[in-house]
Amino acid sequence: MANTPVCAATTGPSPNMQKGICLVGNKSSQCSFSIESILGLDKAREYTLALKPYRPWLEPGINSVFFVCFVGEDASNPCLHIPILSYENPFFHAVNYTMPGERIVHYEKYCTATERLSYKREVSWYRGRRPRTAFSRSQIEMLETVFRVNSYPGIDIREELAHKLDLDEDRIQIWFQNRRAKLKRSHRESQFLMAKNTFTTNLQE
Amino acid sequence: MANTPVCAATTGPSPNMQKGICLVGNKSSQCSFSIESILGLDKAREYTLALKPYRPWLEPGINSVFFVCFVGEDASNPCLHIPILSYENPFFHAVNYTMPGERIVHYEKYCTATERLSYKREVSWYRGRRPRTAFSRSQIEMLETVFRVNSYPGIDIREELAHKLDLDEDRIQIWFQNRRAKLKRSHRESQFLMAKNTFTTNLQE
DNA sequence: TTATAATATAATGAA
DNA sequence: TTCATTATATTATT
Repeated sequence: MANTPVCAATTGPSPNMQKGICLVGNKSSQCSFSIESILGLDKAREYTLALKPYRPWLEPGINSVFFVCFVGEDASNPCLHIPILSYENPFFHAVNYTMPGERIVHYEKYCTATERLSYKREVSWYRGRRPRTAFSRSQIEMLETVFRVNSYPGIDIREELAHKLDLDEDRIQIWFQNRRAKLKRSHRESQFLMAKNTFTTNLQE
Repeated sequence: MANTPVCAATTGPSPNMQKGICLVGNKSSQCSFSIESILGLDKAREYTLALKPYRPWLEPGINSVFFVCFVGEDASNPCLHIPILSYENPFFHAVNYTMPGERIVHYEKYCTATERLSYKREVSWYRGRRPRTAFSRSQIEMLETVFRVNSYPGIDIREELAHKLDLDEDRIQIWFQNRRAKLKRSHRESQFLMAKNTFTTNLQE
């Protein structure tokens, strides 16, 4: 028991991927109609806009993970229970990186490979970017197969894919967006090459 | 005249934006969108669906563009008429995308601003999609400042803004539409967060 | 380094 | 107009 990180993730509702900001404070209903006055009065009014990025997976209490860690070279050291508010635990794999103000902590032996995360990932996790999804080969294969036939799948197909591939529908959506962009890019590049060839051929004549 | 790129886009039928797949052939009007069918897992059925992926930007002949270009720093270089079968002129993107083995080609100095714009628009997208406008920081600042006071500016304010910011009034209109959508989204999301926090707080009590 | 997942947002079309 | 969806530019991860 003492040698194993205890990870207890709560099963909060799976947060939807959403973007945007949080509006805090209250806004005046006063309205001015000339731009000059708008700009001039700007400082006079105090709008308290606190912009906070919406990162549901950073919110505490949803996927809180508690685990036990060991400090020092051996497992006889006192262990600490560290609560991590995340769906991913950034402290894993801390072995390779010295974190500011931290003693070297060894977890690695207590993590599975999938649990191990890089320090960079921790940073991005902290910043609130969704960790990059690594699609499996079979997932990619299926996505590509569908894409070949239909590069604009509707919600029904996306949901079906999501279910079959055990992914969020959002990941499917984003994947198709990026895939379309990639196709267009390659098309653009081949067009460019064609045009360039025409161009240089004409020059040589 | 010789200093100006001649842009003559054919006026092919603007294809409608469509979703899904194009059915080619007359075999059957039956259309299955299930993944099994896409993957060919339903071979028991024997109607042959000739599925042609919907790739509007790959269709030739729709937005054929012929243009004259200049090579080098000055306009005394020989110019060439290059037919481009594309919704976009790949040379235009050489600024943003460095193509392998490309030569530096200068067009922009030979166009007036408006010529450049219309050219870009012509060439931009298979159905004439407007190239994405990149607002400057100062433009955004002013738009945001106005938005804070009035998120539904009338035509008069929009025109005034357009004039001051050297933008089309249309861009202003769209910007405010998108900005309102963003605000709504963020509001929805903060509501969601509040509800969620209430939920988890209640759980812990 | 490249490929690509993720993000942010301008543009579009339907209702 | 809103709304959902798209293309597109950019950032960041692997």
